[in-house]
Amino acid sequence: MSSTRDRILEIALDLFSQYGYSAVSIRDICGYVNIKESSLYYHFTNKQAILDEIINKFEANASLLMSRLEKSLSISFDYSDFNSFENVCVYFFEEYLMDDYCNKVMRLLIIEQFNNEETRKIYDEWMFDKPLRFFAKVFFVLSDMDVIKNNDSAALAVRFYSPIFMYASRWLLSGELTEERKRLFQECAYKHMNKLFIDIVRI
Amino acid sequence: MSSTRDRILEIALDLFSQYGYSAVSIRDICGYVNIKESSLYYHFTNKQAILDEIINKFEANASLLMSRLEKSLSISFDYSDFNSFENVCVYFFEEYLMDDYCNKVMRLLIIEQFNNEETRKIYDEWMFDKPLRFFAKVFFVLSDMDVIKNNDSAALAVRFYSPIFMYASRWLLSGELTEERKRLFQECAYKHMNKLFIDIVRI
Amino acid sequence: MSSTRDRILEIALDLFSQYGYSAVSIRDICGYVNIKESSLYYHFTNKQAILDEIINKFEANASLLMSRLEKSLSISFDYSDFNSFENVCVYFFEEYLMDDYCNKVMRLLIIEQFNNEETRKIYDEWMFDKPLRFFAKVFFVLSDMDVIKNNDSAALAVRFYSPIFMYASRWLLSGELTEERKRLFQECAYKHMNKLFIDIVRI
Amino acid sequence: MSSTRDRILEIALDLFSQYGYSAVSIRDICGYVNIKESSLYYHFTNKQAILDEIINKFEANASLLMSRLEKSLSISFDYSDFNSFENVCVYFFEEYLMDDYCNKVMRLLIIEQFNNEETRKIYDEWMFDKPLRFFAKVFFVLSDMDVIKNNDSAALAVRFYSPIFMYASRWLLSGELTEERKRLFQECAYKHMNKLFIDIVRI
DNA sequence: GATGAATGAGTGTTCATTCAT
DNA sequence: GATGAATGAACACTCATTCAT
Repeated sequence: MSSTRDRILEIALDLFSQYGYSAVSIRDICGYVNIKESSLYYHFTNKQAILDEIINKFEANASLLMSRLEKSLSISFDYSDFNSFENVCVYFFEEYLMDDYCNKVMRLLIIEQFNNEETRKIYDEWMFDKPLRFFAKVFFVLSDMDVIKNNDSAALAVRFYSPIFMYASRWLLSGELTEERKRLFQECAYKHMNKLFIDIVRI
Repeated sequence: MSSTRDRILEIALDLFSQYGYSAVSIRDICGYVNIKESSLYYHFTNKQAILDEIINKFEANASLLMSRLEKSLSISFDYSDFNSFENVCVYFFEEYLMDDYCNKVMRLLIIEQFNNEETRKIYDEWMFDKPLRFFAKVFFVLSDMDVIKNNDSAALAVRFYSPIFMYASRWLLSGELTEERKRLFQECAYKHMNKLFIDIVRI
Repeated sequence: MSSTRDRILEIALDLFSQYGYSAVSIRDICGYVNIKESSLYYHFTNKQAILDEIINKFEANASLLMSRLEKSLSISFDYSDFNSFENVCVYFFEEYLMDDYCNKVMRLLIIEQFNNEETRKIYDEWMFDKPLRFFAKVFFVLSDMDVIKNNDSAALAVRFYSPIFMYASRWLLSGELTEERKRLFQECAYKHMNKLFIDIVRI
Repeated sequence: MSSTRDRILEIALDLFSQYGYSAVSIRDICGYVNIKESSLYYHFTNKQAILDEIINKFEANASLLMSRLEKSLSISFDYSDFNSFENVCVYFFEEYLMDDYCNKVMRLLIIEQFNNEETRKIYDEWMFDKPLRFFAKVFFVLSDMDVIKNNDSAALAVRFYSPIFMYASRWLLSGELTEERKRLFQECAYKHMNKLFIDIVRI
């Protein structure tokens, strides 16, 4: 069932995320997919269409993920302790920042943001806007439930997310994504999460 | 002076930082410099040589800047108050992160880190390693002078630098570098600087 | 049949043998084949690949021809007179030295031997080594069959082949290959062949 | 006194004889001479002029050498034995075929004969015509002095010169001109000379 | 004598794309 | 679904040459 079309998308993402859109040729993609270049045009109208679909799929996936996370805030977030906060963070780290597919698209967006205003907006949305908004909501809920001291939730979101973003930039979104680098990120991210929670938790 | 050579470097940096190395052609550069393509090869042996020189110059510049900053820590940092810390931060913001030349090279490095391991190292060094080390030293000095509470200076550096890095990534190193975006960055960066200093200063 | 590919090979050989590999451009070849330059790269990975294939084909052809000649020595060479010797020489002259295809490749090899050690070896093999070895065998067989006086067959090969080689160098492998020059070569070559046979034949 | 001009000629000949005229660039020549490309045009009007001068100088040199050889036939050739013949041959081998300068020009002519009709004529003249005429004259003189059996001197010239030409083509004018290859040539050439003289000498 | 700077024309090659089969 | 064959435009780069200094 892994159709040619899907293999094209998969390999194109692999290559785009490694070298950037313009540095990857149709030849390169087809070489890995093991089809002739002309065959690719049966599946996609042009090179741009591949990139578009990759980004669209990412947005759909990421939206689903985010809405699932948001839903968890209103449903399963009913017991007021560290576990809920931790669960949310772990989910966000593992399923979003460290997820192979998301990781590749983010690398791609980092490169392509410069060429294309629309791509820049998507990059900004999913790298900064959505995560910051989401964690602001998390802290708002926590504060509302008196788990943490009443505080400026937007500022807390920055304080929580910016080191995460820096660690991700440095170890997840740069160079090869090795298991070692993943562990390095996890270590720092979890330590930061714990420390911050202790700092802000009520009593 | 040999201004053609400099103009090539200048325009190449402009274009590389906007579209990435591989998306910019020799034709593009020469078009803006207003010379024929063959003339470019009088000044540079090949396209890569232009990129190399840009990066080398950046490293020289940035090294100078960093060493000047470090020197200021040992010389002018003799009075123990907020002013010294503020001066250092302002210098770092204005002359490094917000400096036009540095800004362009950083954008370039963001893109090129993916193609080239050596570039990735330079990117890591000047984006993460050097700034974090420098601010760790700053906090160490401040703590040594009893300006701030004794603390883990490396952790403080992360706490200080990561929001700065995030703001820079979002507003200085993405999209067009407008005056408005600069102001946005400054506002957030200075507010963060002040708030953090209050949090950690001795009484 | 895939005739474009063959036409490229044919015209490339024509031009290479006239002007030398490096003096002939892809543009030149495509001009004569009447295709666009980019189309050539569908059939060959690069310019060198055209040359390689030409030389490989020549070696295959020439090997076949030589093995056919050698076979004739053991099979049809059973009656001990001048005819057999003459037949072999005529075959060698007409099908090898004077053959259009071989002639062109030899010209090409003459030029390219200087640039490339491997080519030099092929040149040496097919211009000197193989012919001299072959005629040494011919004279050895003739001597074995008592057709000619017992003699040093290697020395006889040199005595027979060197004027042939000189005539070929002068008239077949230099300037345009006109019918007149072919006749000139044939006249000299056949006269030489006859004279030498008379000199060495038994009584 | 080795002026720049001379060094250009020397290096150009070196390179032309190795790679052929069209495969050698002005850049290449100037690189070895250690001058800038523009400087070359002070000494020569264009690339062709270098080649022309090389060939002109060769013709002058070779003419002088040949006329000296011819003079020796009428002056010092007064005693009727092998020595005279040997001396002439040695001189021809050592000062002409094996001479470094002549050797390089001959290689050059071998390549360039294909591009240019005039060059082809020079090649034919100095490689075939002049040597064959000269040795025909030698044998005519020897026969006139009753040193050798009365014979067709033109045919003798071919019989003498063609193996020499073949050995020269194979070992002096192909590949690198090493001392070993020179010795190989000498060995074969002298052996051939001796054997032929014995064959044709009176009693 | 030599060079810095430039150039038009040309080099081999790659690009994304088309289209008949 | 896939491909063989083609192409115009662009690619980085080299060429021999010019000319003011």
